[in-house]
Order: sequence, then structure tokens, then C-alpha cells
Amino acid sequence: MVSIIDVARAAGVSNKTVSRVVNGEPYVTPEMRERVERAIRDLGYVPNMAARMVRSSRSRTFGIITDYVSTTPYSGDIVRGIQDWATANGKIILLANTGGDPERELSIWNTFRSHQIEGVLYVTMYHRVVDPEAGDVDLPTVLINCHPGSRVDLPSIEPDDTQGSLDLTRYLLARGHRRIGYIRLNPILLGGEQRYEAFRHATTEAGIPENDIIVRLGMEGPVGKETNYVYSAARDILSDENRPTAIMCGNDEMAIQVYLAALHLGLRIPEDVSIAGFDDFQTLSLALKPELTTAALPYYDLGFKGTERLNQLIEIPADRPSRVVVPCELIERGSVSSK
Amino acid sequence: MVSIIDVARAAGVSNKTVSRVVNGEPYVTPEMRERVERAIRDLGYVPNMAARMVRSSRSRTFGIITDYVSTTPYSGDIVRGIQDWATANGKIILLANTGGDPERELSIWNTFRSHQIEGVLYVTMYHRVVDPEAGDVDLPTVLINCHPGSRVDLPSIEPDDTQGSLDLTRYLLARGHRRIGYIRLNPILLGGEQRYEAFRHATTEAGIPENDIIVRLGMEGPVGKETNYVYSAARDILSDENRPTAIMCGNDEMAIQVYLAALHLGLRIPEDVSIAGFDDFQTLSLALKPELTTAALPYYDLGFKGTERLNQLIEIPADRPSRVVVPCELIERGSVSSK
DNA sequence: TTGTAGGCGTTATCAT
DNA sequence: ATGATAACGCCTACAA
Repeated sequence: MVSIIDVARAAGVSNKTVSRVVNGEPYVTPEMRERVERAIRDLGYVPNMAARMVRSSRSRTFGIITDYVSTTPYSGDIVRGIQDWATANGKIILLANTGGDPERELSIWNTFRSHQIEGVLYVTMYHRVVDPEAGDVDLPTVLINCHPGSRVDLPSIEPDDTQGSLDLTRYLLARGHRRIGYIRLNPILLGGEQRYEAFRHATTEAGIPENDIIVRLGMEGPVGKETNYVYSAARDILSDENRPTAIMCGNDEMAIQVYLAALHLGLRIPEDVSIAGFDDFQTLSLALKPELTTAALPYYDLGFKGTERLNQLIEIPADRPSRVVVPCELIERGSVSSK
Repeated sequence: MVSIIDVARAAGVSNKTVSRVVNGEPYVTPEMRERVERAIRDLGYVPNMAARMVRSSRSRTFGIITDYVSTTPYSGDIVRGIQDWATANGKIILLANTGGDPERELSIWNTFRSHQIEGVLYVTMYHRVVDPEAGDVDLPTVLINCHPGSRVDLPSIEPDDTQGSLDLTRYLLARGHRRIGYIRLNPILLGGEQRYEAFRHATTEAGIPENDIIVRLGMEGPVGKETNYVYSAARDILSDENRPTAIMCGNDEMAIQVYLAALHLGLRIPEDVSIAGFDDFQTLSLALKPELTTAALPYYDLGFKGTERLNQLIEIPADRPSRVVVPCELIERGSVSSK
């Protein structure tokens, strides 16, 4: 392995001068810099991060800790956002997942300490409440896509399910829908509750009578092994002679089943029923015909901005914990029509 | 930060004795070990990996390099498999993605060298041919979910699309289907071609006349911005009075569109048409009603076994490059019926 | 079985 | 503006 000393020797300067060049420090004459840079190229030198870390005790490394409960459908985009910020800012990312096992989670925090990690991104695949086992380790931490439980007080960055659902509901209302079905997400998901509440809020605000809101629970049970009633709930709602003109779904996955139920009953989308999803999981929302009108979860931004936020936290430790919320964009496609 | 010396002092032993205990080396009396272990617990000592690396020049770190072309729907499971093997075997994973940019790819290899990485996992999100820019750096490398192009000769681990498609086709054949539609995946995807070839092979072998095989191209164009003909192709095939009794799809995503087209035409699944997918992307395959019969891509295994293989390569460098193939399991659900 | 000395590649400190 | 030297935390080699 070629070291800083080899470079120094080749360039005929001291190791410290090489160090200065490598780290872009001032007080190096252009001529020196030139010489050193050539030696670096000639020898193919790359700095040894491990040694740098030992000496400076700055690792420039962040850890991601995820839950990965159930197969993880969407949120690879969160990790992509994290990656992109990290790469652009010279940080390294260490990835670990708990598989939902608290004991494993503890051992991960130790691994992180072992690697001198400067901060932790605690990422969940569904928007929900968590209690990280951070324990006694107090590394700067940002929660991404989840909300701190009572035991802890940590900064978080979360999608604004409320605003997204409000926008979507008002969009339906604006297009004349006055009798609307709603299929609810699993109640243990924070996002699901927020979406439903927002839906209720918007319809009440618009003066829609209670009777014209048809609500069904689409799924329940532990994440990853929930029982799913969506298809039959949709058939049920749509079979009624006084059926709603539109159905909103807890997420896009549910929307598929509503499509299938509607078509099965000979209903056309959107002429006979309008359908709206949530998430904009494009593998679904673009595969549906007509393509799905939905609200996009800002996963990439969550990752990107969350990492930025973690970095702030590290550089300005005084920064107070707080909750940041990222809007969900309304994606207008073909599955909702005017009445 | 608490170091090995602090522990040694607290336990009243030398630093080397602590080192021995930490690394589980022999020749330590139980009594000593006990004393050291208590000191470790009391002080909350964790070894400093960076220092360990500097001295021993073994990083126990693998790098993952991914392409992430287009939004990545499925293959988070590959990374999960890698993670699990790594965690179980005390390895650390560094994640980097090229975003398809060769220049960035080069800088990633440098980052990897900087971190003294012992091996590289080159992962793609779609099964395809690649030419890694490994350049002069010759780290042990395993290709996961992709196949080396002409320029390089690297070991790879790939899904057995051929076997999966063969199994699926024969399954349909065994259930009496004699006139079958096939909607092809983008021709630039290796897996798509293998699936299609295998389908042709199996039907020919079964003596199905050319006339009874109805093939359509479902999509084409660059990955991530392909044009999609699936829905209209499916309508087309199914509108024919002499329509096939079953349709096989390049993947599950296409299957959705075939479902929609069939239902739109008033056809029942599977009574009137059987439908088979490929991938077992469960967010889709389980959301469809009836649930989709398909072949499961072994993503998790690809990651897990690929990492194991990389480790072998590192420990026994003599090991020759080779191609390993992992079977796709046939997942029998409700979308295919007997004729 | 245990301890001592030295060195890995880097940055920090303090001279010059 | 540049350099000499120490120190980071650990492991290797060797000695006791």
C-alpha cells in the first residue's frame, strides 16, 4: 500500500506538505502543490481512511438503521436520497437492519460506536411511531419516516400525510364528488390514521353529510402479516345501488384491488367510479389503466433532507430536536373524473 | 473515548491481555478474562475498528456498488440478503451507487480503496449484461443479478430465468393449455430474453403449433423510460374470438395490465383466461385477485449467496471465476386454472 | 500465561 | 510556507 510518506519521498517534500495538499489546506505554493499532485497520480495514492480516523477521531460516517419489517416495497428511495446527500458531501454510509429484533438493534448500536459513527439515521419502511433502543449511546440521531414515541425526544422528518390527504380529498370534492367511499389502511400505521383523519376533516368542512361517507377498514393485524379485506370491501361498497361516485384508498396497493372489484362489476373507471390512491408507488400507479391519481410520498426528499438535517445536528449540537414535515405532491392522472 | 489502555488500567493488567480477551485468543486464565470482561462492561468499552484496521490492514469491509437505473422497484431484497450474511459473519458493508454515471463509478472505486475494502459486490436492479469500470483496481468482485460483458471475466450469481420460465410454461401445459399468449419484456433485459426463449422451447417441445402461440412485445426503450404497450396488447389478444386460454407475462407488473384488460372485456380470471406473471413481486402478486401464479426471483438468496461467494474468493484467491445460477421457485396461486 | 516495545498511516503541534 | 516529531488505538513480535 502506498502511503503519504512514499508520496512525500517521491515529491521531495515532507509528509505534512502532502497532507496539506490532500486536504486542500492553505499555505502551499502552487509549485509545491503541483509537484505533490503529480507524485500522487504517479504512485496512485489514495488516503487511508482508517488511519485518518484514528488520528483525527472524525469518521465522516453516518449509520443507517432500518427495521425492514416485512418485505420492503417502496422505500428504497429513502436510502437513495441518503446516499446522494452523503456522496455529494463526502460522507460514508454504513447500513444495518434490525429485522425487528431489539437485541440485534442493540448490537448494531455497538457496531456503530465501534466505527466511530458520527450520527444515525433511523429509517422505517412505514410511517409509524418508534422507540429506538438508543439506550445510553447518545449519538446525534434523526428519525426518517417515523415519529418518536413517548420515551424519547428525537428530531424527525416525516411525510405530510395530512396535507396530502387533504389535497386529494379537496381535489375530489372540487370535481363534484359528494358521496365518497374510503378504504382505510391498517390502523397501526401512523400515516394511515393521518390520511383518514384528513379525509374526514375535508369532507366535514365541505358540508358532506355523514351518510354520504362510506368507510371500510381495508386491513388490520401486525405489519407484514395483516389480513386484507380490501377486495371484498370494495365489492361491497360498489355493489350497493346507491354506490359512491368515488373511492379513496389508504394506498396504491389497495387501489389495485378496487380497480379489480370495479371492473369485475362491469363499472368503468373513471366514468362510473373515480378512484384515488396514495403513495404514488409507480410500479403500481403507472401500471394501472387508467393510470392512478394519487399523492406522492416524498421518500427521496425524506432521505436527502433528513441526512442534511443530521449533519446540521452534528455541526451545531445546540440545535433543538424538532419535527420536520415534507409535503406530498398531488399526482393527477386519469383515474378521477368530474361528476 | 475509552481505549484498550483504560481497560487495562482498570483491570490491572497489560493492554495486550485486554487485546487477547477482546479477540478471543487462547492463553488467558479464566480469572484474568473475568476481570477484563468486567472492566470492559464497566467502562463500556468498544474496540476502535479504525485503529484495528490501520494496524492489521484487514478491513473486514465489503463494498456494494449498484446502478439504480430508474426507480428500483424490487431488489431491496438483494441488499437485505447481503446485509444478513455480512452481519452474521462480522463484515461491514459500504454502499455506493453510480446512478449510471461511469465517472462516478470510477470515483467510487477510489473511495473503496480508501477504505481498504476487501471485496466488491456489483449489483444491478435488473438482470442484464454489464462491464464494470473496475479499471486497474483488481479487488475480488462478484456480480450479482448481472452477467459480465466481453471485456471482463468475473464470477457472477444470477437468477435462473430459463428454468423458472420453463417450469411455469410446463405448468400451464400440464393444465391443458394449448393456445397461449405471451407478452414479452423489454428486449434489452437479459432475463426477459431468457424467459421468452424458455417459453418457446417448452411449447415447441410439447408440440404446440406455431399458430397457437400469440406473442406481443410489451415494452421497449431504455430502462426507466420505456414505452409500454401491455394493456393494448392484452386487449388485442383477448378480443380475438379465437383467444388463447392463458397469457404469460414477462413480469408481474405486466400481469396487472392483463388483469385489467381481461376484466374490462368481461372475462373472468381464471375461468375464462389464466394469467401467469414472473418475479413474484408480492406487492403486486398478492394484491391481485385472484392472487397471481408466478415464478419467484430469488433476490434474497442472490444477495446472501453472492456475499458468501465473495468471501470465498477472498479467502481462496485461487478460486476460478464462474457463473452460479439460483433457481426461481414456481409460486402456485389462483390465477391459473385447468382447461 | 502475561507483558513490553514498536509501528501501521495519518493529522496536530510546534518550530523554523 | 514548510518541516520534524509526537500521538491516535490497536496489533505484532518478541521477551519474560
